[in-house]
Order: sequence, then structure tokens, then C-alpha cells
Amino acid sequence: MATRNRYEELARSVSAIGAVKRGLARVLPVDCQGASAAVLALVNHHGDMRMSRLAELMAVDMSVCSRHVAHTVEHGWIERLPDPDDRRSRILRLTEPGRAMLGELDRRVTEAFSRHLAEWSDDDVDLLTHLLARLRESFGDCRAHHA
Amino acid sequence: MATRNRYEELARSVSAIGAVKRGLARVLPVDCQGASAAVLALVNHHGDMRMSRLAELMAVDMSVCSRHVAHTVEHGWIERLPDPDDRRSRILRLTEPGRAMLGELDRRVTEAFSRHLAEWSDDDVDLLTHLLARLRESFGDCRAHHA
DNA sequence: TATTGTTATACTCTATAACTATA
DNA sequence: TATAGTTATAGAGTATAACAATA
Repeated sequence: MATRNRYEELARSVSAIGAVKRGLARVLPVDCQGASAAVLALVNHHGDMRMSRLAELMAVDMSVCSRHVAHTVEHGWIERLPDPDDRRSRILRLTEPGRAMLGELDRRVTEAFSRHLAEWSDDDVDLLTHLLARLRESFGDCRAHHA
Repeated sequence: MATRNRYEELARSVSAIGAVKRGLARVLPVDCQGASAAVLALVNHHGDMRMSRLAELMAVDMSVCSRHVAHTVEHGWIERLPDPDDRRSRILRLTEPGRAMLGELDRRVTEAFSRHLAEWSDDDVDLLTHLLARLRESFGDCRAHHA
């Protein structure tokens, strides 16, 4: 009998999570989709930061990050402040309206998870959260040109 | 002090998995990207099936599924057989070239995971695989119009 | 010269709606 | 009438390359 391939099973599970992400995306406001929501959540969680840092956290090219941030700036959720240490750079900061939008996002996501994960124990939720964070960390900076 | 929001943390972890998915996608052959790879893996794992069943497994609209399957058919990896029970329906089957491509996909994905998850125990990999599968199951059929 | 960030363009994936052919 | 599947179109997300401003 052939050896079972753990990684092939993990790949199928990871692939299937796309469905969950789309399910969550569907509860977001039409003017604040997944990418904008990620910008707000990360700037809130890690504090003020530069574009390059956010691109690293989102694991996308800076050109992609720039576009997403521009969208949040247009809506007044993020402001771009000058960086006193480097005039090429810009510091991203969550605004008050941004904080309010983030509260709304959290309410919606929490409601969705509450609805779907009612049978889950708190420990299992925490365990999954921890393993996902570890998986993300194990992949490190896996962007195309930022090896 | 405010109560910690488990679900908000889980949402950030789930969101961050996009980076892992993109990292994996990057090792795939240019003519067999993520969606085609998912078609081959699911038809192989669950056996011959109809379009609607595959769309359900992929948790996408059938129009999306139809396009992905068409791509795999054009490459000769999947064949569409008539369904003797319903002439509207078509049965999907993996071909020999499809099986060969799937082998190549598995090799590449396994290599990528081996590289990144070298420090992980088999038990932890299995645990994550299991929790992800359970998460997917808890969300059920979360497609837009197939409540 | 190298780096930070922006913009233009192209590609992948998904959803909606309109269509066909069967049931 | 309703369902299985296809196609056209639009939108979200990402990568590449070319560019401007600054280090």
C-alpha cells in the first residue's frame, strides 16, 4: 500500500478554505471588501506603519498594497502621514471613521462565525487560530520577488 | 478590560492564509493553475461526478465550475461522459494524462510543504488538516445563491 | 545607484444574468 | 415549469513593469 501523503491532504484542506473566505467576504459592506478590511485590521492591530511594512504583513506586492490603501484613504478610513525619517515614505494611520468601520466589520464577522461555529469549543477555535498563524509564519515572506 | 474577541483573531488568521495559498499557487505549472488543480484533485479523490456535485465541492457557482472544467477538458485531463440517467447532465472523469498531471501537482505541492513545514510534527500537520476540514464543513454550502 | 511608493496593464478567480437542452 | 449546464459580462484581487521622488 502506498504511503499516505499528509501534504496532499493538507493542500486540499487549505484549498477548501477559499469557500470560508468567500463566505465571510459576503457579509462585508459593499464599500469595504476583503482587502480594505484587511488593511484596517492590520493597521489597527500592529499600529501605525509604512506601506512596505503593510505589504509585507499582507504578503502582497507593494503595488497591490498601494491600491488597497488608496481605496481606504478615499473613504477616509486611513490617513497617510509624512515620515519624518524618510520623505519617500508614508506612515499609515487609522482614522476615527476607520475605527468605526472596523467596529462594524468585527460585528459582522463575529456574527458570521457565531452562526457557523456554534458547536465549536473556545479551545478548538483558539487551537485553529494558533495553527493557522503558525502555518502563515512557516511560509514566511513567500511573495514573488521578495524571497 | 474588554473581552477578547476570539473570532476577530480567527478572522485575521484565516485572512492571512491567502499568502500561503498564493505561495503554493506559485509552484504550479503555468497551464494548470489553482482552479484546474482543484478540479483534478477533487475528481480524483471523490471519483466520477456530475458538474453540480463538483461545483458544490468547490463551493463555487456552477458557471465558474463549468469554465474550470472546460479548461481541464481542453488539456485532456478530464473527460465529460454522458449521464445515462439524465441527458442534461455530464459525468466528469479523470483521464490518464489527468492522472499524470495530478502526480506532478502532488510532487510540487509536497516539495513546497516539505520545504516550509520541516519543523512541523506529523501530528500537528494532521491536526491542522483536520481542523481546516472541520471549519470548511461548519460553513456548509455558503455559496451566494445556494443557501 | 538603490529604495519607496504610484500607476498602467494583464491575468486568475468569482458572481450575475441570459441562454440551451432536457426533465 | 424547473433543472443541468454553458456563455457573456463585470468585478475583486494580484503580479509585472515602468515611472517619480528621494536616499
